[in-house]
Amino acid sequence: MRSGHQKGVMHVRDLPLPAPVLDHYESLGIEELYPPQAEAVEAGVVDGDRVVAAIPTASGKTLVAELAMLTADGPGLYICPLRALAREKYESFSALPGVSVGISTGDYDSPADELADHDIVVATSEKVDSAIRNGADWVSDLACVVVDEVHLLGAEGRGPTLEVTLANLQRRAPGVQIVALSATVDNPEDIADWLDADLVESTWRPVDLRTGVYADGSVEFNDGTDLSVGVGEGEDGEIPDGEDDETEATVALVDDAVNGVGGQCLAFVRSRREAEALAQRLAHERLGSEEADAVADDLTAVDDTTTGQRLADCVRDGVAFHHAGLRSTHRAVVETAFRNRKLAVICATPTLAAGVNVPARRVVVRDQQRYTGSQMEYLPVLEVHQMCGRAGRPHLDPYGEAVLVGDESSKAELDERYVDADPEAVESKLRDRNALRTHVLSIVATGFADSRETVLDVLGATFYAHRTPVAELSGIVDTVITELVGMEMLTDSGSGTLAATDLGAQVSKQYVAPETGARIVAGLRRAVEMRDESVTGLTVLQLVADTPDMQDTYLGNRERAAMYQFARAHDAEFTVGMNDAEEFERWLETVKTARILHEWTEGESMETIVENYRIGPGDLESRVERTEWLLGAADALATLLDLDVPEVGRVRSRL
DNA sequence: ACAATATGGGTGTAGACAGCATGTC
DNA sequence: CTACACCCATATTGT
Repeated sequence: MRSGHQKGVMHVRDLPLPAPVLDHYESLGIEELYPPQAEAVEAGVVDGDRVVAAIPTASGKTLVAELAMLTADGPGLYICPLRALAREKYESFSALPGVSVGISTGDYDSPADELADHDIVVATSEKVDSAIRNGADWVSDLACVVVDEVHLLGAEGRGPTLEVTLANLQRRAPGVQIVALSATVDNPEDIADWLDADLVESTWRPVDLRTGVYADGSVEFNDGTDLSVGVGEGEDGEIPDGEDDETEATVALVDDAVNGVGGQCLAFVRSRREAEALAQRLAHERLGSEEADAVADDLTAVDDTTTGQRLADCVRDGVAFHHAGLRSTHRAVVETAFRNRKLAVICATPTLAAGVNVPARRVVVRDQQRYTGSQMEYLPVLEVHQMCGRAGRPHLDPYGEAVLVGDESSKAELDERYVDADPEAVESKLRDRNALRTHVLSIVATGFADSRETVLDVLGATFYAHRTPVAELSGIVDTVITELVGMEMLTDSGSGTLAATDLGAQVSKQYVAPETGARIVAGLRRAVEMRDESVTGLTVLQLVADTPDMQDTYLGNRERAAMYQFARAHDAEFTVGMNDAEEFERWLETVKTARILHEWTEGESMETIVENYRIGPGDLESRVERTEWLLGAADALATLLDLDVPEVGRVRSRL
């Protein structure tokens, strides 16, 4: 786009920044702006202008964000999609001299009354949405909003939240400077148009990246270079018959990267189990060190789970695995150790592709397809590109290498689909009924609208509306309004005036889905009827487990019979019994979730639960976290409707 | 006779945001 | 409509 008119090199010291900040950058060795950064400055990032920058990760996005917020005439907000990313940015912004930084995420929060006093606030998009719903006034004082990973606008579920939040933010703080940072996508101009911003588009990276497909012992990179890899030239010198080709190719590629050029390597596979299996296979290559031993000790200090133990064992040999079944502390230890070069390899599921910064010399994408219930599907191009984009460590590598593992028959397809292909376009997912139900409720509850017309008017400021006439939403909006009225969350005066009921307002503030709110209310009412002894901890846990805001827990065939027995034995305790369950299988899963949580509140150890129910420590952790949240919402709704179910508070305190 | 290996059926499969009020090192 | 790695039980083959 603008790369044609670079006017030589731009220097940091020429930017309108406070002297201490300039000194700070200088001490970090940041003197000249990278080309995409210079383009962002030319586009007006430091002049309060709106800019959308579609540039690769690690091409200096953080500095662009800092420049925007530091030069803005008032407080800045930095929005990102993950709590771990929020922490990372909070720490790097905090290093800026004379800048006070706050953070607001679900798990970690600066005190709310201080939030207004910070120069920069870092938050997740849901937290910002929540702040708007709860009428936080610091929102309207913002002079600058930086949105990281704005391409997530296209994500199902969370994308609609982001676009509605950005639409509402502009309503609350008219004329704010918006700087949106996107991965390279097919239609960044649509995002820029929507936000009324200038577009900066670049593929420039501080470290070059070459990408290629491995087939039959060699890789052909897209820069014309080749790499041949001796498969099976490991310690034992030969490939045992029947060994999986792709895994052995991956091992050879990893070995070559680590031993050949002294680099670190990331390997992406499709499932948790395969991530662990590959890590164990690679551990035989003995890539460990004394530093790795220390990391392993940190890991075992966290808990006594077998997962932690297996992880530590691999780590002693310099290899880690990484997936969502790991506890967040385990994940963080692995990420930090890798960044500090104490680990040679991480074998990961796609979690790592979109997470915190973990650059490697080489990235090997062993699996490009994923299980989706009954069939295999190719991963989105954007996701594979994000994995590949982790290749190339600034100041360490002359270039990064990304290798997709294929074979003779798949090579052409992989080249065409990923190496030579552009990523998908970002498309709004706001049309989704569940998303709309949540947001229509919050739009009315916040007072942004009081009729179907004004609801549509508010939605007119979304990304969806920029590409599709909002009128096309009116049918779904009508349906959703009817549903919300039926749930007693909205009232329709008849003359077209909509208002949120106390219940609707509370549901919106608690940030649960309307359906979750409705189910909780129905469950609480039932519990009050049940009165006495049959209401137990299990009752309220199953109640919150059986809402769309709790994730499913897989119920294996082997444990189904035992779970059925358990459910039958405790049937009288459930607000929805087994005979009233709409979908029995799903209901039985909620019983499993509740049973696990119940054991947890009864003081059972994580190790035992994780073994008995075949779930990862991270899965337990995240369910406990959600339960705290949902029980909090249940408590608030019980108070509002005067439904006295003491077990809610009792279980809550035991968590 | 008994162990190593082959065959077959069954199973399970990525990820992760949000409220709120105390208590604690 | 489409996979596939792993686990386990049982069948088959080898010495």
